[in-house]
Amino acid sequence: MSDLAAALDIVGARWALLIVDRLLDGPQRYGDLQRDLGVPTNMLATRLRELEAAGVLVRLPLRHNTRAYALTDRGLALREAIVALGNWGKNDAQEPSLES
Amino acid sequence: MSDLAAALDIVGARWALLIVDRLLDGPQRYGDLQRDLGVPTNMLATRLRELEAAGVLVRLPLRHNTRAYALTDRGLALREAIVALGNWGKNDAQEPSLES
DNA sequence: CGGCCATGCTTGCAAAATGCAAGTAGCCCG
DNA sequence: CGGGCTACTTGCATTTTGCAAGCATGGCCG
Repeated sequence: MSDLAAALDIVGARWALLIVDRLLDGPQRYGDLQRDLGVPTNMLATRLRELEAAGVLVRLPLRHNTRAYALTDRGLALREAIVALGNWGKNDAQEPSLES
Repeated sequence: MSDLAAALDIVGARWALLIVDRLLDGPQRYGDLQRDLGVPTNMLATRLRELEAAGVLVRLPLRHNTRAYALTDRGLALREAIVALGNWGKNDAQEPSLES
């Protein structure tokens, strides 16, 4: 299995990179992630569990029934890849011209 | 929609980045991609169609009933992001220790 | 010129992932 | 003790993915 395939095994699932991207701005709470990203709540819960298990992020307990999700060093190391992908997406991606 | 989301809309689907990665080594034929990546043939056909429509790659007719798939400039521009993700995946990704 | 093979797909259907909506659980505040 | 806030879980429909088998086209070999 290539390194790329190994990476995609962890952060290749839908929403995973978007969640990490959001956390690059600092720890966020569940509801914030949900509202900012528009991700379905069950998917968010599943991804957070997977990313925590993969050592990408950790849960920080806050007051009573709230907690924050924060990137680990390994999660922060994704910044370079996320920035590169974001820059790529910034350029208009258009289909070829329709001329004959 | 963020730039990252736009990028993932194009290359976020399963196998897409692996296909592009393989094509970074130069144009490849359908059967080569299929055997090298182990991707199901219907998925490969679907992804190649999508990536062609997105302007990431083009079809080059070869002898009789064979053709090659080659990256466009836009496809080649993914190299940086793919390398970054690959480097990230290279480091052992382990779950947290089981100690209490 | 006719059968046969290689190559590049398409198709039918099962399994898994994703999404929507509603419900559950713990805690604090009044 | 009731209501609201937060973080989820659950049930089920929809979409995506995967497997296996089949189809199409062009060249080659007899």
